[in-house]
Amino acid sequence: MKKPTAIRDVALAAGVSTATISRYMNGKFHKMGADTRLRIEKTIKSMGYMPNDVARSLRSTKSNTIAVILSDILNPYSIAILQGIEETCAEFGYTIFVCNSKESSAKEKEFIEMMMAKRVDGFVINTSGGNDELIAGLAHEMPVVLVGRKISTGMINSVAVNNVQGVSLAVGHLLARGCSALALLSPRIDHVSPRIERVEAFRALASQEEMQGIASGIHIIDKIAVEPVTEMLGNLIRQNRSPARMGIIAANGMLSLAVLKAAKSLDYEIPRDFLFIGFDDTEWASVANPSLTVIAQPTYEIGATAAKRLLAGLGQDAEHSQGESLELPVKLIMRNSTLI
Amino acid sequence: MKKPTAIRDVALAAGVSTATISRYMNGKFHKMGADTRLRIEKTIKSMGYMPNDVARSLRSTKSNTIAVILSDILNPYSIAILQGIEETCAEFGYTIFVCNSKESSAKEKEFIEMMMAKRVDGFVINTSGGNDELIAGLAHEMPVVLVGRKISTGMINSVAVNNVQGVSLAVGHLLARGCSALALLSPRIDHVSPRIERVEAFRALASQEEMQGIASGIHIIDKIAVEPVTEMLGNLIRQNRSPARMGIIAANGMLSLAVLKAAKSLDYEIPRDFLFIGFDDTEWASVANPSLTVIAQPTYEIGATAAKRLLAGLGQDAEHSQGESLELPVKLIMRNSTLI
DNA sequence: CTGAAAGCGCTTACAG
DNA sequence: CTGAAAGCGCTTACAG
Repeated sequence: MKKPTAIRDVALAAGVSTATISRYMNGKFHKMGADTRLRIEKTIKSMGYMPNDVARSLRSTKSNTIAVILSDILNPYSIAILQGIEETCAEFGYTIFVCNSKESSAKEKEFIEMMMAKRVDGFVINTSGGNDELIAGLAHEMPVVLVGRKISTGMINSVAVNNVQGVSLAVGHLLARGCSALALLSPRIDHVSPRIERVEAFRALASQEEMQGIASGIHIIDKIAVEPVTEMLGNLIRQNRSPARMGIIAANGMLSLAVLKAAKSLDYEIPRDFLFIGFDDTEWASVANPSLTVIAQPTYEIGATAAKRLLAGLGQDAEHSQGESLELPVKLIMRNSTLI
Repeated sequence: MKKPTAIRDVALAAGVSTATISRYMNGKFHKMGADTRLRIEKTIKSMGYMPNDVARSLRSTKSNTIAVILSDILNPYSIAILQGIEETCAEFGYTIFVCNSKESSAKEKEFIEMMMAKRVDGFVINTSGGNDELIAGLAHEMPVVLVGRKISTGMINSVAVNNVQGVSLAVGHLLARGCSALALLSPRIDHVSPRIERVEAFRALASQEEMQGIASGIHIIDKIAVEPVTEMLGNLIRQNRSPARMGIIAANGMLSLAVLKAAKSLDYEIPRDFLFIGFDDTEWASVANPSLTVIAQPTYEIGATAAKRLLAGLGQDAEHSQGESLELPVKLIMRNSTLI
């Protein structure tokens, strides 16, 4: 591995100073002799010169690099967001570091520090929760945009989804289909904002007048896996007084999948034994058995919007930028799991 | 955004030279006075000093950074590989840049050059195809490991899957289930090695003695979307002489999903109208309607293995490392789509 | 229009 | 055991 040609080599070969080469590389042609320009162009091409971004970054304190910290890279929801971020960043010449905190706030903290050391220009974070102060502080020194999950501290830029609308669409649909018993299944709250919002929204709806006489419950699943979900689902259905038509909402995509598997293992049939709505229009929702009615979130757009905001804010100084909290609308996609 | 404390600030505050701080940061304590060491530790903590990795990289020509270039980040197959890479890299203190070439060799080329400029320490590539010479050249100057897809030029490190075994398992299973007509559906070949291998393997099997009297065909789908797949599937089933039991194999996960959707829109029932096997045990395979028999690839392991090889090879000089081509075994997972 | 020179924040032989 | 100094490859005010 011989070392690559540096700016000095090119300068020497072209018979100019490194400053001139640098200007050429940065497109500052305005006051450059047409002859030198041409000579430099040829020299660069023939030597295959390519500037060292590390040196550039050191000098310019600008790395054209964004850190993306995901709480769970396996979740299709995260992937779609990631894609939106990647595409937008690539378009503007930014490259992304991808970190997977696996829902661990300790890991998330480590990654944030690591990325700071690498002098990224900004952060897009789908936080695992539990680093609110750290992130609030970070946002004071750096452009930061939160995706999907907000934090409680301070006004931080975020792009998320209207969860009140989502829950309300789901509940409304189940009521319209004649359900007289409703259940919301959620993963452990763990300070995760959309979970809080969905549970709160459900609770608020349940206490409204129109829902007098509708039995409703909120059920937290500690660990998203087939066994615990099967147990919970079994209890839920058995305890339901037979005549009541039961409607179940799962508060996220991974949980929806677990519910389908659990229903299968219990020999329950959807929608015969209960109507079912999931969050996230995952790619399998339409081919599942039964096909799944879902609250679809504009995941790609969340990512793309967040990246755009971040890049737009790179010029400004973070300290005085007003954190803005953006909520994108969701929509209900009807399929067979609620078709009665 | 005030500028962060640099090594010089710490040196000044601790009353030592920057060299000593540097040694401390790099864990070279062996010949350091216990008193200075303590003093430095305190100073660093109180100042919140964190070395600038950009400067470090420039000096050491080592960035602790790996470029991952994916042909299609939306494909769950890629994601699982990515996860294997990310986890392994994180474990060894490496961070990954993620690039999505979207099956465009032009984009892939751009990304490779961009990543070279960023002075990454190595590459993991799931190539879009069409950059064989570029990649072969790259592998001469840099540690490179190919995942999933190989290139035709030279001996390059790669971690992929035994596709002959995969096709053979699928065909064997369909024959055992009494199929007397077989079809392999594949996306456009486009120089993509696993597609070539699967088609070749299928062709080879079809010409063997045991398969005399079995009708077989290979069908290339130009664009993976519901409409073209529906058309193709319709023709396939209609042209099949009724008494023959038809078995269809889809050569990748996205295609499998399209086939399921097409079957649904044509009101075909699987396995009544044809038996079906897909490649890739995607997360939805078990909840699909019907649940899908698949050839499962060890995707996470492909990524993890590739990353390990890459990191292991970082010390060596790439020029003389022998490219090794590793093939991981696949397995057949039986489900309802072939249950007759 | 172009160059000489300083400096971004580190690391590392070399001296002592 | 520690420091002075050079240098990694760029960019940019300053001069001319």
